[in-house]
Amino acid sequence: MPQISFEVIAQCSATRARAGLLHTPHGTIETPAFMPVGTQATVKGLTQRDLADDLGVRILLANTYHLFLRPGHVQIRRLGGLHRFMSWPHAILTDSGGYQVFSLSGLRKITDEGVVFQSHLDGDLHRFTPESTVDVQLAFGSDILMVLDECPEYPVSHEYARESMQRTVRWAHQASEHHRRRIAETPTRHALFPIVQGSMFPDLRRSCAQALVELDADGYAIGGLSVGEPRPLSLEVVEATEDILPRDRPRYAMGVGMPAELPEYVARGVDMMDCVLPSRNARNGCLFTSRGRVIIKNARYKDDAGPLDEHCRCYTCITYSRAYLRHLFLAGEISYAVLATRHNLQRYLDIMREIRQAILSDSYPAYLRTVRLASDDAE
RNA sequence: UCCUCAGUAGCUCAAUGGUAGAGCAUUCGGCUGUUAACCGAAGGGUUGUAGGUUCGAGUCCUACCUGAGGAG
Repeated sequence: MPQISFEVIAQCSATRARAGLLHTPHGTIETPAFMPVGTQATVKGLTQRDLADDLGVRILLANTYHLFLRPGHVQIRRLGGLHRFMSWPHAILTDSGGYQVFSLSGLRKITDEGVVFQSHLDGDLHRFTPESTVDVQLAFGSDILMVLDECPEYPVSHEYARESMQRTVRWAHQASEHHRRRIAETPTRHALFPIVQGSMFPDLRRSCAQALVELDADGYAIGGLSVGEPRPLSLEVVEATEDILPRDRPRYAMGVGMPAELPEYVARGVDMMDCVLPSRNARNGCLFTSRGRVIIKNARYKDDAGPLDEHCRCYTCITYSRAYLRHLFLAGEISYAVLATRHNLQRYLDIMREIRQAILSDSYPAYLRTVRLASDDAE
């Protein structure tokens, strides 16, 4: 019995875009899906009610490294698992800490056995192995677990990228075996996704994907994107493995992207994405609208009594003016972060719904043309 | 009326007699599996006024102006 199941219900005739249903122990997710990032068991600025009821979010991301350090997986398990702990009834995907190999590069050491992190909170050393990260995520009760991987910086040499990719593949095999043993001990329904790496080298990407397909995983992730490489490269890297990753399994492009890029990833066969941009940029004053980005702190919005996005139905847009949002931002008011995050996530989720609708109505190529033109205009 | 202290960027303040700076504010960027309500850049000065000493004065001297405190 598969840990989670995925059904493709519509396929674009011209591109690799497809619409599907991802069934998890905590509900079904319509794909393509965008997963808001809730690193520390919260999407900064929003409540679970905002996410589930207002925005219609059905799957969230959380982070193994951060929750392991605080409050700790044992504590979370004691409190009934991550879903109960954070009062989130829908699905949760936990990242393994592989991204922290990249983002905390000054605080970790990679060996063949795993990664030793020096806590950014108190300096304590913590060893993460492929097996231990599976166990931590099982303690969380995540619906989708991610294999520990190494997310290399950009650029790296082909030699280092190969060595790093092979290590990630070995870790994926170890994690997978460990996961199977755990399920045999205690039958539970979870999925474990391995992660394709190989920096920006198509040959490494392809051999990585081929090696991971042997695992017969319930889904596959594409990692190592948006680490500083030129924009078009990220899309090429995703294309490189599209024909290798099984089409009857969900594909997850990790850590992407800008609003205009979402349809591009979907066109290349991606079913799931996550990104901190809508939430982080919201707090930092960058708001995404149907007509491009609005940097709300700019003086041009000082007297702008109009809504942030006239086409948006979110609470922020139907209630407040740009001038008021700018005031809240400049005043450093907490409510600004709430309203801005609320809107940006609405925008991302609306884009995903448009994408899905276009695929279902067999009009994805036309949709792509339209959004590409619109995004050229916005720039 | 006298005494003391203080006047430097929009604000709060630095600067042994030797190239006037910082924080905040302002303006503008950036942010991609969150070490991020964060990070960066730029603009902004007759150093209260007028004299003097000095090679050189925000700094020392004199007078005046303004403010705070004290004495009467």
